[in-house]
Amino acid sequence: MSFVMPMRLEPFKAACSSCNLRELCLPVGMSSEQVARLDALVATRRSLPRGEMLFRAGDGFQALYAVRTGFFKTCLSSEDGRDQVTGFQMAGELLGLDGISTDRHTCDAVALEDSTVCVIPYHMLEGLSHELTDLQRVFHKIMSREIVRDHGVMLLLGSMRAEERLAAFLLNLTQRLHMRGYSRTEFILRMTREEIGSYLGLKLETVSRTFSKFQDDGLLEVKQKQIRILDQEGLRRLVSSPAC
Amino acid sequence: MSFVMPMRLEPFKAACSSCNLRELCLPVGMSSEQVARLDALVATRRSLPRGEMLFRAGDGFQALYAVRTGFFKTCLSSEDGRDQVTGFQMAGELLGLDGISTDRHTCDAVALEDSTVCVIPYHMLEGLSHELTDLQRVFHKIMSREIVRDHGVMLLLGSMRAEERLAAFLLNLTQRLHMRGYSRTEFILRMTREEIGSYLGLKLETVSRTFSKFQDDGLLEVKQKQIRILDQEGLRRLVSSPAC
DNA sequence: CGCGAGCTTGATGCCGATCAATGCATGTGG
DNA sequence: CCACATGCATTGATCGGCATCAAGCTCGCG
Repeated sequence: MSFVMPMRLEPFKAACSSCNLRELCLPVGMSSEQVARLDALVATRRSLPRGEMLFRAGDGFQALYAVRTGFFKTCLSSEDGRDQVTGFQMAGELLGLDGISTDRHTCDAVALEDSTVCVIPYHMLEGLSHELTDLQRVFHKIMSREIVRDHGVMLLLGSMRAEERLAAFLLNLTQRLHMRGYSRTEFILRMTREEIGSYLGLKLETVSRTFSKFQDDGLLEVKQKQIRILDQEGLRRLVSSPAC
Repeated sequence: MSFVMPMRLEPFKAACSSCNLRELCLPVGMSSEQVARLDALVATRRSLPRGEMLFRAGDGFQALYAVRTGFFKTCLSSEDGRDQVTGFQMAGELLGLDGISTDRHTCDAVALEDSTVCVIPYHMLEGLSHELTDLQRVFHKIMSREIVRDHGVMLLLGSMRAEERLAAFLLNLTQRLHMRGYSRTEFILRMTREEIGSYLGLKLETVSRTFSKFQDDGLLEVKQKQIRILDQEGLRRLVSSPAC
C-alpha cells in the first residue's frame, strides 16, 4: 500500500479472432470479418495479481474490461462504511458497465486471483458499434443481461432465506463454470465466506453454517474452498421450494 | 378478467420535440434537429387504466416504453410463487430494457394509476441510434444508469435495516418527484404497503410499523397513502448512520 | 515452528416475520 | 340512505432465523 505499481500491459496485442472465449464474450455471434474489426479495438491486455484493483469507485471511466483469465469481484462501499459485493466475474464477462452512466466508475473491481483482462476503450467501442450493427446488437444485449441478472439478485436478496440464497448462488456458479468447460460438480471458491456473505446479504458465519448444513444433508462436500456438488437436484429443489 | 380489452392507441402522434419531459427522458441533451428525428420513431402512445399490464414476463419484446404520465411497477414472479417488485417508474423513465437480452420480457410492468406511455419500437431505436451518435450515447447512459440503480438496491437489500430501507426509499422517491416539479415534502404513494415491502424486502406489516415509528419520531406525517415529510435531514441521517 | 487470515462451531439475543384482530376507507346493491 | 362487502392499513402478541459475540480450529507461509 506504500507505493503504486505501474500497470502491466502485455507487449502483444489481444486478438478476439483467436480467442477461445469468442462465444462467451463481446464477439458472440459475429462473423469473422467483424471480429477482425474488433481486434483493432481491443488493443491491450492488462495483468493483475491477486488482490489488485482494476478500477475503483470515483475513477474516471475510460474503458470496459473483458475478463480473459482469473476472477473478479465488484463492490460498492457507501460512505458510512457499509460494503456490498455486487457481482463476481469470470472469463468472458465484462467489467465497468456502471461507469458509462456518469463517466466515473461507481464501484471497485478487485482481482480475486491473478488475472488478465482485455482493455476495450469505450469511445472506440461506441465508434465501431456505430459501424457494425451486430456489435451494437450484442453490446445492448450484454447490458440488458446485466440488468436481468441484477433483478435476479434482488429477488434473491428480497425474498429468499439463507439456504435458498446459497443454493442459488452455487447453482449459478457451477452453471457458469460449466459453460467455460469446467466440471459441473467440483470447483474451488475464489472468494472468502465474507465476500459470499456480502453478495448474498448474509454474515460470514451464516454462510459457513449453511455450507456445513448442506454437507450434513449430503448435498455437497466442503473442504475449505474446495466444493464438490453431490446432489445438484437437491440444491435445485431448495431454491424453488415455496416458502411453505 | 373475462375478456381482453383492445389496447388503446391515441390517434395523434407523440412528439418528443414538444414534450415537457424532454430533459428527463430519451432526448436529454440532444439538439432540436436530433429530437425531430426521434419524433418519427416514437410513433404512438398507449393509455392504460390503473391495474392494467403494459407487458408481462414471457411476452415477445418489441418496444421500449417511456412513461409519459402515471406510475408503474415492474415485478418478477418466480415459478414458485415468490414475487419481487424490481422497480417503480414515473414520468420520463424507460420500461422494458430487460427484454433486449433475450427478446422476451422477463418481468411484468403494471400501471399503478391511469397512465400513458410512448411506444418506442426497438428496431427503430437501434437503427436511429446508428445514425445519431448522441442518441446512442444517451441510450447507453440510460442502460448504465439502470445498472447503477440496481446496484444501489442490492446495497439496500443486502445491508440495511428496515428503517434505513424505508428512509432511503422515501428520499429517493421525493428526489425523483422533485425533479419533475412536484413538492419535495408532500406526496401520495401510488403503491400499497405490500408493494413497498416487496421492493424493500420487508413484509407489509413491517412497512406499516416503520411508517408509524417515523411518525412518532416526528420525521413525517402519514395518513394512509398521503405522506408529508417533516424532517428530511432526519431521514437522511437514518440512511447514512453506520450500523453501530 | 508459530503466526495470522480465514473458517467452523456454540451460546445468546434481537429484528423482522408470522399470526391474528381491528380499523378505516371506498364501493355496491337493496 | 344504510347495510354490507372488500381491499388495504394499523396494531398487538409471539416466534424464529439470522446476527452477534466468543472460542477454537485449519492451513499456508515466512
